[in-house]
Amino acid sequence: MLPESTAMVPAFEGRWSAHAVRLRLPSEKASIQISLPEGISAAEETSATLRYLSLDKPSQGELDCLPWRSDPVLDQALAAFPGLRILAQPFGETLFCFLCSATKRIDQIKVICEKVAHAHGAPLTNGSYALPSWETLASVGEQELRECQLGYRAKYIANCARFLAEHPGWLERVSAMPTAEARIALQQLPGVGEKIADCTLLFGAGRLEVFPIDTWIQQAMENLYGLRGWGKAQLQTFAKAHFGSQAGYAQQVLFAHVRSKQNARAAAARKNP
DNA sequence: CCCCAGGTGAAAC
DNA sequence: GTTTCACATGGG
Repeated sequence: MLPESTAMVPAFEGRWSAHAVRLRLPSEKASIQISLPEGISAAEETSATLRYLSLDKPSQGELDCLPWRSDPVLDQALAAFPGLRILAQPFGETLFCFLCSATKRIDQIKVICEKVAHAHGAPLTNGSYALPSWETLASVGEQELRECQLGYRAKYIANCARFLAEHPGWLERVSAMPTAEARIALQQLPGVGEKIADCTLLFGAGRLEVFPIDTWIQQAMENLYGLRGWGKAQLQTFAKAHFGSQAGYAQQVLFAHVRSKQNARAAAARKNP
């Protein structure tokens, strides 16, 4: 879901698999407008969209499980982003997008994925392009991928694609494994370490218990929780003990919180240097 | 010319 | 077990 800045009403464009929808939040709460291209089944796209937003099932009790009553940091972050959703993205697409993400900014990751989609993906009804399947990616050379500004990530993606082509059904099996096993299996892929494995499981398989540690969350844990000098392994242990079975939801809320404060600081600095 | 960005792998303590 | 570095590319 990518914010558009033009309208007064917050609007978002989302693309996954062969779906492309635009969402609006017309009033303050409790409704979402979904606009679709001509000539597709509104009912099917609507239910697919609700699935994508994890609005198709009753809330898994994120808020009840999380320790916001005893944790003012989390409480404040939750208050700043009420109703935040964890997207249910396709497993393979999630893996691909996070393979593009290493030491890149989110807006640049977006551009890179867009270029790969345009160069190698199938056209969608609204004029944009879907991300290519891993099968397609396996037939694309590393050089061609580098032309989409993937840089050194092109080799990881090409090697992943080759592995997946040689192991039919592997991704699907991994997505169904228990989380601890799936985490280890994903890290067998070239270019996939703890962070990308965790993001793939959180956003691509709904494993709310994982807690991906990136530079932003690491900083947030240092600054907001006073955990300076803690290694990633220690932070994992802390997160598991402190946030419990919905740690991934807490991670996203804290991530959104620290990023919004950072964006506000950057905007203020531009206005008043 | 410097720094950093939703990291990972290899090599060296 | 941690620490260090290269890896491409774009933007402040």
